[in-house]
Amino acid sequence: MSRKRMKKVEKMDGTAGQDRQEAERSPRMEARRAAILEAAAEVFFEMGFERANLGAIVRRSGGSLSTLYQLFGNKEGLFEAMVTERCTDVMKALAEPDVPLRDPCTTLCGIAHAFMGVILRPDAQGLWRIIMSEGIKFPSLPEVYFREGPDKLIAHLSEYLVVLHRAGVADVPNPMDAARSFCMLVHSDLYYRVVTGMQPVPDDAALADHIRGAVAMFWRIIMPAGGGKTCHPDDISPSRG
Amino acid sequence: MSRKRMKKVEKMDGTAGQDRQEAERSPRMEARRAAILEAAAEVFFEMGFERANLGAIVRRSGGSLSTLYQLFGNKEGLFEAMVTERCTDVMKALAEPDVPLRDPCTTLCGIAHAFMGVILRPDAQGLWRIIMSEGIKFPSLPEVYFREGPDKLIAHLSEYLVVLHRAGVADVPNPMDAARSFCMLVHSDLYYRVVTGMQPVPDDAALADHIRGAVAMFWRIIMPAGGGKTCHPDDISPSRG
DNA sequence: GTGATAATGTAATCAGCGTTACAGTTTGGC
DNA sequence: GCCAAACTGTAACGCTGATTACATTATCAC
Repeated sequence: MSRKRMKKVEKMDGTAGQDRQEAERSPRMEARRAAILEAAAEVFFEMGFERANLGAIVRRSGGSLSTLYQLFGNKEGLFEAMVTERCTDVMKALAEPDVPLRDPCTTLCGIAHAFMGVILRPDAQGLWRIIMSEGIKFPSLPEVYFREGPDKLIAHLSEYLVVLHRAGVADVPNPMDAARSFCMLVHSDLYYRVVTGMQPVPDDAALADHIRGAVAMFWRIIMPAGGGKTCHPDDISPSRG
Repeated sequence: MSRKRMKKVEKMDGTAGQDRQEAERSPRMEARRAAILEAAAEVFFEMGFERANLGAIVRRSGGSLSTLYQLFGNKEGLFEAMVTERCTDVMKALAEPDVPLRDPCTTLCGIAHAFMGVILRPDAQGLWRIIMSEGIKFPSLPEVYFREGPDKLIAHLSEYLVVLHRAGVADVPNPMDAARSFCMLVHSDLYYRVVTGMQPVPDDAALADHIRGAVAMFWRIIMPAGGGKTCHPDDISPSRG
């Protein structure tokens, strides 16, 4: 092990694992790069870092192994580049969920649907597995994942909760903690069971039901003391909680 | 790939990956088995399934590679045996948390402390990473993990919530969902950040603070309509929620 | 066109590691 | 003590896969 590592460190110098950022890249190379990243995502998400092999990635992307090494340095570099790119890409929909402002529970349901819609996507599930298992070996990955994903959603959601609080329709002394809890209640352990393959991705009806239950609980957390006149009863399943 | 797999399947027959269960095992072998499982846990938890190598495990356990193969068949068999054993072992403390029955919030804080105490242990974190990443390839593992861990805690906790509900001190129409939500609020995304190495394990004070906040939120979910006279205000940090 | 440069395809290198074979050693019943 | 069976240690075997070397081909400014 030591010999190979040494060699690699010498070679990569300070830019180990970094995608080369030299000025302009030719458009042809840019296309290669995108294709390789796409193929890498498929393979890494399906197999995990160790089981994935570069041959399979090259076969799918159609390019050549040499190009891959020129662009990404080595397997780890490709891996980090792919995960980083996917994190910002997949989570884009989380930062600015396109949800109509209606009564609070309807809006919260909308946000929850957007949230679940993103994290249940196959590539988001793949990201999750990789972040959980490889986070220790690649510390930059969870960093990016949380910054681009959960943290952005939490910031956005907590802004909304502040609005509710100021308007007096909800009681949210600590909006960040409340937003965090919202996410936990919504993805619930359902997400773990889906990601591990114990359960299939729920269909729309089941998902809607689950979300109604989660939002109902969350509403009880932030509901003002007098009870929530602003929350339409129809949006809250009475059989949950 | 096909050749090797074929060979393995032929060899292992119907008992692939199964620990041999023939009648009595000699006490010497039993000791070997325990030592190998212990070493395997260390190595697998540190490296993950693929990166782990059997040589390192044998070196730590002190036995011989032959014995390992006799006992566990192959790497996968050892892995599955180790994870299965650890799941039932680590989670034992979850099934019957030894928590004094006091006012609800104090009791819930006690349960939460027991919960976090278990899942923050280094081997429990290792289990989590492995279940998340290898669950798809080894479907029996998440099965065991959830059955022995979360499900037992949820069952136990929901019994307690039923008691509260019947006594009229809490409003819990669906105790299973409520128990599930309790776990989510308690481990929170804090757990993700610890498991991925983004944050260190919180010290006692920070943990207690976190748990107070989580229990306070949970209490608002199950609090009866009139408000909770049964919950000591001292147990609930007012700055959270 | 033409030559310098960039990009590709292929094959070789090289180490790591799961697995197996086998020869030696210990154990426990008689 | 002795012998079958269980156990151990070591050294191969074979394969996979990351990495590199190199010869070939495309690109583009002039």
